[in-house]
Amino acid sequence: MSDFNENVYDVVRQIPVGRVTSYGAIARFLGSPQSSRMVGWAMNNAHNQQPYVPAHRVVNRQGLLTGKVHFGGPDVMQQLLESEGIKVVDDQIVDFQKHFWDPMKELPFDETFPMP
DNA sequence: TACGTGACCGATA
DNA sequence: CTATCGGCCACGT
Repeated sequence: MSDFNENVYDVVRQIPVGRVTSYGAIARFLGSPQSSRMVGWAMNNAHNQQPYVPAHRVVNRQGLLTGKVHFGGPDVMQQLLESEGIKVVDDQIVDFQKHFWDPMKELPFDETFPMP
């Protein structure tokens, strides 16, 4: 697995329960602001990863559950989020801004995530 | 080997 | 305001 993917998974694992972030935010944090699609691709394999990667806490920048179909069922992702206290209406996270977790601000650069 | 595709994003027209 | 377009890069034909 490439370093980029490893870092993506590591960041996603740091997302606190009940918070969410976006593909773009993760891409920016990893130093490739325009590689958000790679983050999405990484999520494609996320379910094979060990330890567990809470991919349901990653949505697009509008708070839209675009990747819900990859969770094995159309409602799985939404249920996971709601079980953590996040409300979802019409595949859209309610008060997205309020639950948003920005790794750029919350996660310090350290030996795990070297600053580029 | 080459080309199309994708759980995206930001800048234009 | 909506619509479209390029960029990013790993993977499967």
